[in-house]
Amino acid sequence: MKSLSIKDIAVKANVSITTVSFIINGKAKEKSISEAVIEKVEKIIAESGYKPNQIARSLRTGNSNIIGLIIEDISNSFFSRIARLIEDKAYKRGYKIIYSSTENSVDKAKELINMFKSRKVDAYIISPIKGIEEDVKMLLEDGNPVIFFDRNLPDINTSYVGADHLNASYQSIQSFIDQGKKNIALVTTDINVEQIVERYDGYKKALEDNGIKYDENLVLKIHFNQEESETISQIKQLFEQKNIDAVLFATNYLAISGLKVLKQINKKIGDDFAVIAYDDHEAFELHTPGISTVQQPLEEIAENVIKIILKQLSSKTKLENQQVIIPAKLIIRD
Amino acid sequence: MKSLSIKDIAVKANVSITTVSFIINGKAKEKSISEAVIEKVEKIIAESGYKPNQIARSLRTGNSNIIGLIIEDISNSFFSRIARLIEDKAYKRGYKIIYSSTENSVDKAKELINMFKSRKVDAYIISPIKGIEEDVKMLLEDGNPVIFFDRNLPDINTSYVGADHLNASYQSIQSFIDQGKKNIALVTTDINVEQIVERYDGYKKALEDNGIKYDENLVLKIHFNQEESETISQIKQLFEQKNIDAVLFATNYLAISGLKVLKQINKKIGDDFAVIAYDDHEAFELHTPGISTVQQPLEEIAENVIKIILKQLSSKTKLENQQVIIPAKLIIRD
DNA sequence: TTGGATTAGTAAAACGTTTTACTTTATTGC
DNA sequence: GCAATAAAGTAAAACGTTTTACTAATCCAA
Repeated sequence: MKSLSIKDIAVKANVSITTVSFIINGKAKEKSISEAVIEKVEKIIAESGYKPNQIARSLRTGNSNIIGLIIEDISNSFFSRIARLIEDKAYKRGYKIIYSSTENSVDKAKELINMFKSRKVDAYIISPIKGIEEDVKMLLEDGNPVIFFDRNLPDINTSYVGADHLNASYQSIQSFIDQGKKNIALVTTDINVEQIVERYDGYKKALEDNGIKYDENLVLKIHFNQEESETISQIKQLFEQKNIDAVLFATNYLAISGLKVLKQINKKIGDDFAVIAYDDHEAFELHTPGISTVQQPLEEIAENVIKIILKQLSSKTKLENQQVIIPAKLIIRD
Repeated sequence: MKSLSIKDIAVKANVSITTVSFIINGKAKEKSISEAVIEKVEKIIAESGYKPNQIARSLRTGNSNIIGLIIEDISNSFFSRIARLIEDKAYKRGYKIIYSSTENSVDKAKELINMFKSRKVDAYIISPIKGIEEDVKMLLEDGNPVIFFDRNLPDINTSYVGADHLNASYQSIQSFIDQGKKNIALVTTDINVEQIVERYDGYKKALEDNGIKYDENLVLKIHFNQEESETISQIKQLFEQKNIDAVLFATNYLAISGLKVLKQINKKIGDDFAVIAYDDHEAFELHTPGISTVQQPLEEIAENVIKIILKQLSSKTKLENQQVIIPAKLIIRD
């Protein structure tokens, strides 16, 4: 069964295609179509269940009403929760989301940008990685709305929404020091993105400001794409071989691995060993004792992202770029 | 800067649009285009960075190379992990995923189906809810490939992939009974989908087969869309007011709420109180003691879904519907 | 040398919309 | 009673592809 076209409706109503189009698009009044005709056509549309072909519409208008979302990995709860919030808000304004995960591969990210481009998405929401600068620049030159979130690329001049990672990390370390900790480790990843680097910088700066010597042996950089078993054995080594009384995990999945290690080697979190995880996770609240975390303001990030992008979409002219840095919150649990 | 069209390439190469099209689509040989022309055109395409407009392509061919994914909630880890796996496998075959969350609303689900329809997605992967039977039937009548996963709708005759919920639930209860438990509670939701109903049926049947009387006071049905605080207080009531020595949670997020209650009221899981959660979660492995769970075979579900749908997409004729029921695995932890 | 087959390529229709520029009829102001 | 204006509507081009049906030239066999 072929689906109906505007032509079928026009024939049924015995009017022109143009007239039907005007009515569908709410321009009937302004184009002076009579009330009688409007009613007749609307009735036929309702009865027949006709829905305009969005593809044809997109081809003609150049808009797709689709927003492309490029993230690292939809199965990571940080991204899936952001995605959900963004989807929600976009949906209410008539926009759909098409997403893809880059898995931190530059090639895949570039490919995705190209694919979105050829699909003529109306806007790009990207959690970027280094290496796609040129591609993003081209998007911007072509006049596409692009917004970064979570991570930023310093060379690119576009809007950005993210948490204040440096400060959050600094405060975490400061809270360790306030508890009298001296040997503070950092478990982070080796991916070279601003948001991760900032967490590292915050760590370093807090130590410095408190007159504690930075010791690179206490910083463990985990390779991004490796198996969890490998990660676990590396963390185990750190915990067993160094004299550590506190550790900051730069991502929640690293913290999860770390907690598994603690369980394995039967080391308890308590007065002589403190833990903070960056990015909250349900497991942390439930854990005994509760794991302190840096909570990223998901809702606010999503809200700002979509607000900025929708504003840009509804504006004829290019708006000023916005940089929104939202404070993260240190939640102390025990 | 306007993006390039096939026409621009044709002009530059001094050949017809048709010729360029044939070359792009790998039909050059079969349409007897000379090697020299092929090379010339390919060079120009590569140099100019031309990418065919997928929208125009879709309009003409009727295919979008997009698969629509309709789920309950992308931020739920079960769905986001499935989504990731599906995305991955689809991507390798040149298909993109466009997803939306229904939030368990029939209206939203219907709307989504319509939206996907008007976007001419090539196939539908749906975790369905009751109430959309008619809409799905129409899709099927129009010849669209549709596959259900996780949940099934008994009235609809289409392919389905899911776990064996009844059996998994039965076995969980059986394992409680084998441990000598007598007062076994079930915390489930009130959404009326097959997958949830089956878990309930398995609970009931296991009790019956073991000669234990079913007591409806031990079954708590949580309203789907309510606040977590409300859920927690209901579970608390159940735990405090009934004499219970084991509980099966029908979803992982209910189990999380339940564990929070246990922490609050300081009730320990151990010899006199056992817990099993349906659907695994990272928090469960980390928990002390570890929480036993029913693990759904995510990978296998995703693999079967995409295999069936891709097979259907590459076939000219309508293939036989397939029902794939995959056993779930009871993981006992302590 | 003729005429069927092959080679190399192209013109134009079609996909389903939106939108511009136009026509026809009715109404108004003077 | 006539020009100007408004009301009601439409024809056709355009968006960027794919694909069908076609042409023109060359080749080969009998």
